[in-house]
Amino acid sequence: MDRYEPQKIEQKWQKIWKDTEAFKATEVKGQPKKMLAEMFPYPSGAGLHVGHVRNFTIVDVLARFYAQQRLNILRPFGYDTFGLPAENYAIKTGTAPQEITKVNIANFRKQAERLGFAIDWSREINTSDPEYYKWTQWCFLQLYKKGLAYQKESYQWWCPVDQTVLANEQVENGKCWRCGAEVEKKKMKQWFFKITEYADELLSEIDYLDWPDKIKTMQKNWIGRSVGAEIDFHLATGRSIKVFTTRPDTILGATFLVVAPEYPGLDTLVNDDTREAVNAYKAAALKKSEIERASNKEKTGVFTGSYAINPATKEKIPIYVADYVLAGYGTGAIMAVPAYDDRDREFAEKFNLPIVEADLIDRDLYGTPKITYRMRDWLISRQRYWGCPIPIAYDKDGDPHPIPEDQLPVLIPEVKDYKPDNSGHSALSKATDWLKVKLYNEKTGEIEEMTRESDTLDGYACSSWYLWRYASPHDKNAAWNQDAIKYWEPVDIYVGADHAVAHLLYIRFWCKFFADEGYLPFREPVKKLIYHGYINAPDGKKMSKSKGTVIDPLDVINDGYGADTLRVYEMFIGPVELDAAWDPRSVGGVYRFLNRCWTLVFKNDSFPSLENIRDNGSGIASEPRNDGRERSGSRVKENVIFRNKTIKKVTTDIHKCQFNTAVATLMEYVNELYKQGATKDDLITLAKLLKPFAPHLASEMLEKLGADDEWPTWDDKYLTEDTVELIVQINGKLRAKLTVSTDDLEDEEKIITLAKNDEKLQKYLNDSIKKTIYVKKAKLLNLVV
RNA sequence: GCUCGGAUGGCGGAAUAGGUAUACGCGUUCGACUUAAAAUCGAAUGGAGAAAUCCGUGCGGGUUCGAUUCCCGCUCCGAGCACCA
Repeated sequence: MDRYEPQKIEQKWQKIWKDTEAFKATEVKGQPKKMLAEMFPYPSGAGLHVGHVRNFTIVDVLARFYAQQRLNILRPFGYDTFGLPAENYAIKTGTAPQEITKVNIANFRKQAERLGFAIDWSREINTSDPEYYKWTQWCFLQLYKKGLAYQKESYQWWCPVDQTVLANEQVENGKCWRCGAEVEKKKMKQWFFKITEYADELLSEIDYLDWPDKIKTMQKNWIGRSVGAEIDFHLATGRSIKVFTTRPDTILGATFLVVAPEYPGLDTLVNDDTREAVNAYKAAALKKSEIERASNKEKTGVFTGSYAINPATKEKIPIYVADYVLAGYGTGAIMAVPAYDDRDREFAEKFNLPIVEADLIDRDLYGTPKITYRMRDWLISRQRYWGCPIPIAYDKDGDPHPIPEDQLPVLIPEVKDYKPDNSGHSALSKATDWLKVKLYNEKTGEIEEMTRESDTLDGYACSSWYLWRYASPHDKNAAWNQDAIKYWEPVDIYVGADHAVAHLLYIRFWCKFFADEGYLPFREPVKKLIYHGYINAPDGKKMSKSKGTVIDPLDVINDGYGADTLRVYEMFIGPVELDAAWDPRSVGGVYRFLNRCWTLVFKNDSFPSLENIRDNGSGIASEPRNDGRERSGSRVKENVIFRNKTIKKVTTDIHKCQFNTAVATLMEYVNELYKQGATKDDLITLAKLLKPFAPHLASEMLEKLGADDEWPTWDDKYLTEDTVELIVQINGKLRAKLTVSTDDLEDEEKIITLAKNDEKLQKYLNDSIKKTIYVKKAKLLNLVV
């Protein structure tokens, strides 16, 4: 080989790693471990994109770095395979989602292998595999048993054309994102997970997480804890309306009440005069999307016809219905205090309601203290075919019964048509034989035929426990094995670029629940979270298929750059947490750098053969360099200092996840070795430090050098140089750089004398020196004249 | 509107318990090698100026011997949340 040929080197090492199962993880009692994972991907038909590569490479750099430090590493991999794209593809082509998923996974695996990731492939998991979703259903049943999975009737977005529930984000300007039909709000019975049960703990433990502040703040805001009170307002009818307020002390100024259009008791508040107007308002409000409601700040509403008594003032105040009050928060009803609340004032001004600047009173006088959360319970029903079936069946009365654990998994039935029908249920409801199940009914004491739930689980449920499955992915008897989980978990480092609140909140919720149930020995699933930025097109905008700005990582590899260049480039592209724009020319720069690394070790016609290079551990005596020239003793020492500094900088940078500067440090090191010549120690050090980033090339270099890959250490005694550059400032401005010995640095008087006697500085020093500031650590002397 | 980030050469970005601004890479220019080109190697590269020197980290103030870094007040860009009572 007379030039750097990444393809050859990479194929060679990928085969070796595969044949030797180099990354297979086994528990070793007493050996410290690190478990690292990325947020597992949805295996789309398009294959890996550059964002995946950034994500997986971060994990890989850390996994290899810790492996080189001889920690026991678990770096698994999996696929989040349920979801709408596969289902849509099935509707369009008639191909079963199972089939397309299989093809996509095979493609993803092949591409991930081509990038040289240190993955334990024996632990591959896939959420749509019955062996996996059996345990997702088991998890559901545990939550159900404790009352944390429950059914509730509530308003949902409903598309009358597609006959399905839509998420809020799937409604654009009041219309279905897929077919453009106007959506309606429909009252439907749906399944929820009671995440609010853990709201307090989810909030209070955020502070202790080693996660980016950005994510922690977002989660705090999402949970949104409010301390306030619930207050009853009695009506003439004898009933009452309960309101939630964070300002019970302002009750003397409460001049009217407002309920949400979806307020359950709204019908009972109207009279013959107001019924028509209220119903019309309610219908109109239900049609509006939340986005529309929010963007239209103009207050709307109508009087219901009823009055309530303010318990503090004993005054009769009117009750309005208005869509600025949200049904899902608090009690869905508020006491309006226009003197203290901007929104209430706006409403009062528009409807000519009294605005009373009343005194404040004791908070606890008329209400019961109450804590409310912005976070709602997690709606988990989906009217979709391609999801995990909810393990529930209904008896004749419509009451739910759990499918017994020994009957799991509830398999996804095969159907002919994946399209939702007019029933308002997923395509599962068309599998008539599958729907029927004989179950014991504890109410009647008899076995009876029941009807299965045809909704499937939100995909986020499947990904709420997968990190624990990694510990024992093939366990047939449990979702996760206790010994394995105790050894490997919690996850030490988790890497992703999405799901700041949803997924990252759900895994915390399930962790706390399963810890309470005795299934997990920890209450937080992820110790350290790395949240990285996106990679954009060269124009800085999102890569777009239609604009043709998508960069395919496999193209980069096959263009001749190879996987190592791609990996190093994506680590060098910028700070890990920031978005970055792809720059094809910088890719070439990284390739040149790796080429120079290769040249230092393999290009023997420009450098003498390695056999002539004598290893010299201390580095203080003479060291022959690889261009055969002599090197003075002082140069040798400088070289050793540079080597030790490089080791220190790269090591600490990787610890801090500053991969871009770690790569820059390696580039500096190579530049220095080009100038000064390299010893065998230098080359071995370079290869070891390079290995997490460019594992193929580094392995090839280490093989040639006959060295192992154990991570090098530095010695502080080799970090100090004999002479240093002293910065001399006059009035804070740089005026001279003096070379002084490290010993002299200790003697402030001597330093000042040296500066005073310096020729260059004379012209600034004609006046007397008023003050001297000497900063030894910064090697800086400031003279104030 | 609220919360959290960010603004540094032609470009991506280094450097903040306050202490040489612009590491590293790209681009550009020059040189070596070559019949030539590519590749490779070497040198230069914030702006103004012949030079001494001056000016330079979004804008305006402040603290300090010294501010990209800290404080006060703005402008612009990005992300998240969005009538949460």
